[in-house]
Amino acid sequence: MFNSRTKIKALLSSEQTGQEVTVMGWVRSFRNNQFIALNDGSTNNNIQVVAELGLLDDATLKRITPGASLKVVGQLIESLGKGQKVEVKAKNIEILGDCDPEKYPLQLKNRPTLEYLREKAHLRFRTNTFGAVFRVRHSLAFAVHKFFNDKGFVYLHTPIITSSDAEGAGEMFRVTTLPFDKTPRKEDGTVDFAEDFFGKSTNLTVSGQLEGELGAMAFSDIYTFGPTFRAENSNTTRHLAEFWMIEPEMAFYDIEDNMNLAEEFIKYIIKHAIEHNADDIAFLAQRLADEEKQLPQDKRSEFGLVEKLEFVLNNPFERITYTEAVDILLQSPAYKKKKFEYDVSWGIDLQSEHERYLVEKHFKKPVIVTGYPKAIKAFYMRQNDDGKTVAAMDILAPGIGEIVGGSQREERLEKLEERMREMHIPVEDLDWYLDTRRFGAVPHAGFGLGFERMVLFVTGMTNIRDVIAFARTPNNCEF
RNA sequence: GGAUAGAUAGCUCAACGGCAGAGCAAUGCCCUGUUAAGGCAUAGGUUGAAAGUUCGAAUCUUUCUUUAUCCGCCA
Repeated sequence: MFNSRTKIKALLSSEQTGQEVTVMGWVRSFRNNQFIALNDGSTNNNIQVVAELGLLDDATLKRITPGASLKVVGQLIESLGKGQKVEVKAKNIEILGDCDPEKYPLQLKNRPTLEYLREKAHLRFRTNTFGAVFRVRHSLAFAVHKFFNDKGFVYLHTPIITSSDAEGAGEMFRVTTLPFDKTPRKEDGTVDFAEDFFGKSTNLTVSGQLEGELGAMAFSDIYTFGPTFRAENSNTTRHLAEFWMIEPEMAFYDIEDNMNLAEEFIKYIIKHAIEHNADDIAFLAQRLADEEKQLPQDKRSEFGLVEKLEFVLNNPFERITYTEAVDILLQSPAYKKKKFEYDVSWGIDLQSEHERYLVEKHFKKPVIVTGYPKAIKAFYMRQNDDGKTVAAMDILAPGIGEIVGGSQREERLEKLEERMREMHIPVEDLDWYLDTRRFGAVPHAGFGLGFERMVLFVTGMTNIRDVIAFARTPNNCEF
């Protein structure tokens, strides 16, 4: 009968005292041989359990150590001490699981670094910071489904294993059951994938978009929310080899509708997290402020985390074209003083330093850039009438960079095929995709949002490896 | 993949060519309404690895391993 317990979050907000309660959790600290700070992950706040002198024998007292798990039965009373409103006056304390203090790697008074905790990722959920991060992550994920569900979108599960390597979204992880030491070969010496599990070469998905478009051509509006894999050797604070991406795809949408939806969506999930995880976000804001005190004045953020999120909610995103962005950069003091490492001219792919200038220095808010040169964008993006640009949109966020990449899709069969040939995309391999342009094609659009980048933005964390439970990055696949 | 900066006690750091130290954690004892509880004491090290320079190396050089940050690729 473990479910007769009350969660600590509920106990702490209890209007009533005097009743007997059962509480279970892990010891955060044990002060004065009497006061146990107990946490069960329902909130960052601990309940104080009071074990009056004489209640427990010496052998049991020694086993109440940080990390140990307890079952406590006692009376919820108004606290006799100052630091908390209520506390549990214990009648009985049962140790469910011991925790050897000599071996337990989390001694929280030691202020372990985020890098250290990354190596102890299996235990770091028990810290205040990661407790808050992962409750906020949950809240954002829940809000994603609520947002789309409320709008009548169908949640489509696109495949994880794919046979198309034509999407061009990045390096792929191969999926195979062929033996490495004696791979079957064809007469010309190349690997014979006809012998492989699926009878052809297969990989982990880099995007569910193409399959998503098929769904949109029937349900009107779909979204995917699942894991995505990129085998790029990227070593940055904003790339993972395995990450979660949200990809809505909407029929009867143009690029303008697409932008409106993306902006509404981002604001909705942030608002949801603020409303449901105020404590956690306040804790993360304080953590960020404390961390920034170590930095020199000019490197500190202008706003606190909460102010930053409120600002994003209360102001429209800036919308500019790629051409305007290039003009702003060319006119900028940074450009004139030759502060940019990479040169600026119409046609370049905007570098991180350029995006950061636009977002963090010039506009100081999220920016949606549209109308990129077609040469630097994917084959499926709709060509504009100018013959030079496509109906692409990227949303750039302060501190994160590109958080959304999307476009209106090219629904005109001839234009699409022509572009595919120009970019050496094998048209025959994507025949199933082209069918959507043959049988009742409609204008449609969609975008991809990197979920972990969103979590970074809302939590104020700075390394993407700290907002996913078990990060997969080059040379690292622990747990 | 490229560049830069790191690796010293369980954790966070100091020592910058001359005996390797502090705070916290741990262990033992004391105190008992504490709030990262407090007090006294104890223990804890092949300074990431290997080679070299030197009378002497944590400190200087080389190679390797590994971590972080930035850039590229992108979400």
